[in-house]
Amino acid sequence: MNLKRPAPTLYDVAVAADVSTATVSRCMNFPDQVAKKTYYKVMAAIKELGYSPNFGAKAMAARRTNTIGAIIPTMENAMFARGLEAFQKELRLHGFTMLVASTSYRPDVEEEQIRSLVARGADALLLIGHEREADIYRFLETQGVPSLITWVFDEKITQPSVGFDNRVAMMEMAMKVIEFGHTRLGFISAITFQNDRAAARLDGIKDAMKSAALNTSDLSVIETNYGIDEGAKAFDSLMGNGPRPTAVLCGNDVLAVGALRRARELKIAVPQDVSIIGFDDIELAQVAYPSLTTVRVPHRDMGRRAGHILADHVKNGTPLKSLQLKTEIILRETLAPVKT
Amino acid sequence: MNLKRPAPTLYDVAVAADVSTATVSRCMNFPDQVAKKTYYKVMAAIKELGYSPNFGAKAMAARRTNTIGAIIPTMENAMFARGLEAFQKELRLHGFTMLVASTSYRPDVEEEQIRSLVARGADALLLIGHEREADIYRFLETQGVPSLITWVFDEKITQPSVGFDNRVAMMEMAMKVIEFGHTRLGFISAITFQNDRAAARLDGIKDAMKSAALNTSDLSVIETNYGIDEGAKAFDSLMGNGPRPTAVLCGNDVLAVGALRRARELKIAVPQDVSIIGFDDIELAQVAYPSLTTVRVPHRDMGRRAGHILADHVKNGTPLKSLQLKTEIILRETLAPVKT
DNA sequence: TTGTCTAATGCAAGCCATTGCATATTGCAG
DNA sequence: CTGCAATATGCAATGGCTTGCATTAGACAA
Repeated sequence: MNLKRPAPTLYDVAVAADVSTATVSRCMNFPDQVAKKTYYKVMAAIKELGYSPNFGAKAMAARRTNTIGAIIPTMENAMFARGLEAFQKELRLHGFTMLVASTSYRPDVEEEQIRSLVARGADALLLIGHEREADIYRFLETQGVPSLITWVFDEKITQPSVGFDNRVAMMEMAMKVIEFGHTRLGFISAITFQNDRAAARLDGIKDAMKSAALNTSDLSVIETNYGIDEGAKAFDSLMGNGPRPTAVLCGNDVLAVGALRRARELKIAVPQDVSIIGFDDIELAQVAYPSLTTVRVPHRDMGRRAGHILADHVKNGTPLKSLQLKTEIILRETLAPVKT
Repeated sequence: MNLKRPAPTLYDVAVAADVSTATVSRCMNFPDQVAKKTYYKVMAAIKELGYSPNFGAKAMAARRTNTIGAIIPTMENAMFARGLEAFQKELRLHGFTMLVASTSYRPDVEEEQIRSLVARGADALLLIGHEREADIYRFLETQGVPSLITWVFDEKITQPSVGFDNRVAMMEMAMKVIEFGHTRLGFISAITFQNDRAAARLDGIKDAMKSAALNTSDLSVIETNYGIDEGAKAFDSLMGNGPRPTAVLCGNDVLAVGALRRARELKIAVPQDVSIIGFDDIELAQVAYPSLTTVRVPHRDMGRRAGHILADHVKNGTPLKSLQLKTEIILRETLAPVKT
């Protein structure tokens, strides 16, 4: 049944069009080096046979693939999805294809995926966050595959990166919260282990408290996985033990929305009894009820610029450069002055 | 500066380990065909040199890539993201890698992406919906690339598919709405042009109305793009002209949430003044306020099963089979009996 | 020790496109 | 018509890996 005749090759096309394989190849890659008449003849043959060039052979012969790989923790997160979509669109404009792989936040899987994409001949790689084994950077070096870090900007790191300063972004938000009179804070964080973004955000809150002369022991932190239910559970614990925080900051909007839902279930009024603050400003934030005060991250812009820089580097050899983007505090309904 | 020494090859490893390239190749692909001692020696050399096999060469020589491609309309849609994540996880279990490409709902881009993934040597393809040019199916045939359709199940189509019956799913929902006494319905649809899912859902509503002896002229339909704001705008128009519908069904949850938001802005009470119904049951649905009545689609299950079927087919030649999954009506707060 | 058989390894022919260089064709001035 | 330049085409080497088949080494029995 599955009697698959082998796919036609360049050679088959050449025979059908009665030219050499070189000519067919040029028709596809440099049409203006070929006489018009020949060109049409060849194109007809290609169409006729349903020919499609073999990527492997092409990559091998041409020593480049016009492919750029992106490795993200998860696709289920709207913020990565959005950034990637923009990244891909930008790459398309430059004639590149994007390959995505996701790691479920697991460093071992990430390493595997990096190797796999490199093996596939990715001309360059987009990575999220900078924290990974030195081995991996060394490997990329040996293989001659340039990489760009995103979602992060930190003067201290040496790799080129396009992103924002997670610590400062969260610090500004926390300072705003403190301005509103809150002194006992809660923080529902993503797992900080091997996640520099999450760790930096936590640092940001602490820094804000210090600069306001608050005691960081008045900050209760819960680390949890990504998900609405996880946010809800974390909120539960925060409200359970000891003196309640009057404002709960969250590492991302999804956690915040979970907290919001749980607050409603517990009949804790937001923002009257407690303020809830998110991070990312995904769509969820504005349709949540009450609508979520959060930190807007320019995901699309980040994806677009990363795509531009990377494509430019691979095509024209422009050196990779770092770029710091700005975040913005979006005040909506879930943040209010503390009750006195 | 960018003095990249060419990446090490099989040959380099062979020399370093003092064996033939064939042996190195076997170490990587069939370790048990190699003497232990040799194996360790080779592995040491590989590590030492930072060797990584060249995918193109490998693909060409082995005539398979262990890669399965997935082509989706957009990554920004949580429902695709979720299905894909499950699909990928399943593929990983079988030793396959997933390649994703998105099309922005544009058939021309889709065709391009299909060709591109095939050219990259995808061993099989996952496609969304069945409606596309015959040319494309013919191309896949010539290339000998099997494909599986998802998000859709329709006895009338010949391609193997794993999905649900969009028409029936929406029809059941509409019948439930009608049971609640609604007779003037609105439908905020995704663009139906070249989108069989959207078209089928519209049909489903009409069928439900007919079977309840309602006049389909009492159905106002607005087609719009994917997005919260688009849903909001569409809701506006539905409420603007002529007799208002008492229930507004939506082609997906995102549109529904947009409608919900606009209703709040317009001070139209949901569900007292108007019921709003979504489709997909993404997380958004349960955190929306009021929470959204919607149709639950088993995205994860669909992704998982599609992955299984496709992997099994490529690895073991098991014929592709179709599978119909069931959807479920999730009653939440946005649907209520019509006011009398 | 020798002979047999199996396990381990090596040889070398592909796989399919690209591309530098050589050759053939064409157009046009003289 | 010739001759030359410019353009179009073809030849054949190349890239890195897999794998069928041939060969060698090693284990074991006699």
